[in-house]
Amino acid sequence: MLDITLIREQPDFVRDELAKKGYAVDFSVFLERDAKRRQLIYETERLKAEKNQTSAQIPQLKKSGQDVAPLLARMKEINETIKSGDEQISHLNTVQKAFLDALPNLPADDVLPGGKENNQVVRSVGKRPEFSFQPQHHVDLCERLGLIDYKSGARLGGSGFWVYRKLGAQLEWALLNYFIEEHLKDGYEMILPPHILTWQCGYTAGQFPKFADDVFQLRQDDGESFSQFILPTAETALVNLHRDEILSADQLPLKYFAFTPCYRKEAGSYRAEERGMIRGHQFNKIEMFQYVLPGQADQALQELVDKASRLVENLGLHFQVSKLAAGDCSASMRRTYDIEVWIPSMNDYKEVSSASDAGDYQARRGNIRYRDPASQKPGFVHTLNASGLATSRIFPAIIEQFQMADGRIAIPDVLQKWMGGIKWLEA
RNA sequence: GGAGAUGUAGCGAAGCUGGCCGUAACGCGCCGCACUCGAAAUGCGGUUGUCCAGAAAUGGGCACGUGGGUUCGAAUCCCACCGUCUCCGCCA
Repeated sequence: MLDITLIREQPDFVRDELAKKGYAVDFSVFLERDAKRRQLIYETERLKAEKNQTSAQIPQLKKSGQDVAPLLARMKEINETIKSGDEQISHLNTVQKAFLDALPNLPADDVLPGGKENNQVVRSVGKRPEFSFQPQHHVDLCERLGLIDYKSGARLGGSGFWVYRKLGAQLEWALLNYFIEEHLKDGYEMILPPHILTWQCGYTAGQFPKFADDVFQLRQDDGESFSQFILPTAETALVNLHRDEILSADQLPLKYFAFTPCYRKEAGSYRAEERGMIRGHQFNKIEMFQYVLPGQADQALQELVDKASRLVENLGLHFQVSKLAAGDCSASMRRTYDIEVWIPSMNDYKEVSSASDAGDYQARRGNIRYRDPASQKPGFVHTLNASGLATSRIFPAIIEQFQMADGRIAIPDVLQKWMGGIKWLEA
């Protein structure tokens, strides 16, 4: 949600900023409607004030035995005008809100306009592994070593699911343990949220109403509407933890992390090169989240990027960090860094973490505020989130980057303590 | 799933035979001041959010879980929904 005052006062600025995201908008109708709406509010509220005054007079006149009939007649008249005014205002509010809800966040000053093609690699860690043999695809390696059972996954959940087995399941759990341990060390509070969330949660996060079709919805008995859905990321839960609250400034920043599977429809997005666990309907992820004062956002984003990077780096994987152009940031976000790990079989880098600053966009939607110590007035907090990390790309990266000529796979040092001390995945 | 209770400020709680009740009794907490060498105790004062108009001072509207209804007038009466609690049933 953008600040309506900003649109009123600098519509051309907002239009130009949104254009950087590839979002074309014309505010002329909106502004006209806004002026009309405020005029109606002004007129209707004046009548309401008269109504309140008159209403207070009636019992007094009655007490002194005077005739209240003329006042009652006037009240009837006022009430009709108020009712009609309120109806018009309510309609305009609905229209205006729908318009505002659809507007994406403005990009930060330092974010380049345009789409993917303008993403910038800002950091590269490690080197692409060079193999003295023909490297195998993670699907083949995982099946040979019995780590992942794709056939059973399809039997159980349909296309786009898999089953972790034996050392595969243990490796997955080791990754999660490793991430959790690191976040606890850094003082983040661990959260295990519900996986089913209410519609309002999706709204606050900025996913609804526009992207409601991307999630698995739980239909009501009428088969039409839905009021709950299965979360596509723990961010959706964490951003709602303090919805409708006024936090005290000295509580901030609040730092959380949550583990949940992420459930996504991914309708129509299958591509041949994404076979394996690159893009499934369910994957495990640990999500970091911060609520901060507006002035703390830059530092917080840097912290999240650094934390996510360190996790990948300490696994020994080759990866890069990209700063996304405005159009590649998701709707709610003003600035995003992606951490992308090298997947040899794809000859490409795939996102394992997306670290984003939402500014006050989500806080406005969720009415999440803090009390400013100086002015004592409430203001909107800023929210930031970053994966830390999603396993479904890290897992294949480990399998592929650390494969040996003899088919064995080296287990990263940091994971070994959760793998019973073994150093190799082998048949 | 069945029965009952309940939802009022940061917390507890009164009001619920409709107008004198919404900044909202009373208590706790918090802030300021006084007393004090300092503190405790005590005393006095303050302490919701949002929207509209206005340069501002200020004036006004709205909000008693949410949404409707009755009424000149609703925290109060009626209806629906949501949350919480207790008991019963079922169940990992």
